[in-house]
Amino acid sequence: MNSEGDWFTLFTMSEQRERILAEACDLFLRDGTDGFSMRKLARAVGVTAPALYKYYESKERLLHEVMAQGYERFAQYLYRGLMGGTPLKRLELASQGYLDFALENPRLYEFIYGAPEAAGMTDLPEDVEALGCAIGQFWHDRVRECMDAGLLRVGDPERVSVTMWAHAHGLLILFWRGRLMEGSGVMSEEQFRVFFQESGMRLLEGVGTPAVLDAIRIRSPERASEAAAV
Amino acid sequence: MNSEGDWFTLFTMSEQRERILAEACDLFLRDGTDGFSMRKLARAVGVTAPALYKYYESKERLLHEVMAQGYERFAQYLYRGLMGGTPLKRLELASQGYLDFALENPRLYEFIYGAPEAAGMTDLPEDVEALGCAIGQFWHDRVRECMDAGLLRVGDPERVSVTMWAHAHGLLILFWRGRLMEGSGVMSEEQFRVFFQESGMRLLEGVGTPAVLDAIRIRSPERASEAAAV
DNA sequence: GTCTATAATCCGATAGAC
DNA sequence: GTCTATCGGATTATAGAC
Repeated sequence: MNSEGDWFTLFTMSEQRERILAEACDLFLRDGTDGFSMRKLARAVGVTAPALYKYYESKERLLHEVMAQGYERFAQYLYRGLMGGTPLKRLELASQGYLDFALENPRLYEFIYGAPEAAGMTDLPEDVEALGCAIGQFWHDRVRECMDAGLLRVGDPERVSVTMWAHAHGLLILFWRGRLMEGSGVMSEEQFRVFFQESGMRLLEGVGTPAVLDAIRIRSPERASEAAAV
Repeated sequence: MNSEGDWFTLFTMSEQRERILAEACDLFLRDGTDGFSMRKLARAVGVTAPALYKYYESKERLLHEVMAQGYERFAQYLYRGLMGGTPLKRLELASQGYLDFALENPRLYEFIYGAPEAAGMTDLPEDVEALGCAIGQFWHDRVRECMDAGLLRVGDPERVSVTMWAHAHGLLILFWRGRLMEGSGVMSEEQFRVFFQESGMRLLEGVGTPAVLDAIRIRSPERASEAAAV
């Protein structure tokens, strides 16, 4: 119970915790949700499974920390974008960071944004959810400043950023599921990067013509008046 | 070995196969990928697990047929759209069918468009993949005829339809993962339907302003010349 | 055709010896 | 702190009796 003993214990304790967590993250980066088990992790760390429970009381608690690490890694990619000198540059760099993180850490990305149940978790603790909210806020900020700069159409930044997020997220998932074709076969990663950019441009400029917007607005007068107000 | 005996055998054989398949589809509609096991299916059918293997040589083969059924059901929703009298009406009705199918059969939708490995399948046989291609072709047709009618910007119909698909797919996945908020909490299904429509409008008219398109095109001359050609 | 019984693996988690 | 041993559960799949 002397302080020196406690310190030493705490030190080695956290040292092992860190090793286990680092190994768990590696395991996720390699094999993803399906390939993860406490037994495999124990093998990777070099101990037996029961030993892990000395450091993490359950698999779920451990996964929460892995997810927190994943968010931190994700944020590092995104925050590079803040070095851009203009709102547009910041948005572009952040988008680049988003794509880079996803393509370089696909299993981790899918873990973070996949269904918690798929990894055997019931739900997320609020401190982990807060990390997700922070990233959402980051995007709202990027979108809002582009609206203020006259680069994006005026609207609710939160709703507009969800539109952009859904587009990017959907492309990534379809790509990983092998649903995107080019020429005779499945798209390569290089082709996907080009397509991602191209598709993003379509979202910016719109896929419709003025004719279709008129045709739709005629049927929904409230939208027409909104347009007139702008 | 007489023909009558064989007929009878074949008849009851396929009858049981159909019962098993129907029950498997129901099980998927209710519980989805995670809740599916041969034991549960056997219980639902009213037999024991080993009996199933008389009709389907493996779980994977059975899942292939469930997926084929899912595609067929999906197609029924989509093809309603063909009753529309104009290209725009057909596109709108098909989109409505897409959303209806997804929201009414979420587990089935996620099974069809999820990772095959998530359900314990290695990959898809070509006859099942062909069903997916047919649906892709249906969308290309809808997009192409809208381009011809001057309702959508001219472009490669396949690539444009992927942009639209990714947007819709991404929204659905984020909604099901509980990532879409409105007000204080998670979006309700009704709120999501409104948002889906609203977000689709944004994709039609574009989220960017002319200013941002100019800013980007100045840096990529080949795009500027494309625009000039139109 | 259907059953019981069983094989061979995996999993998460715990108890208790050292 | 780590181990062995084990519990209790899941899974796919097969063998052989009826």
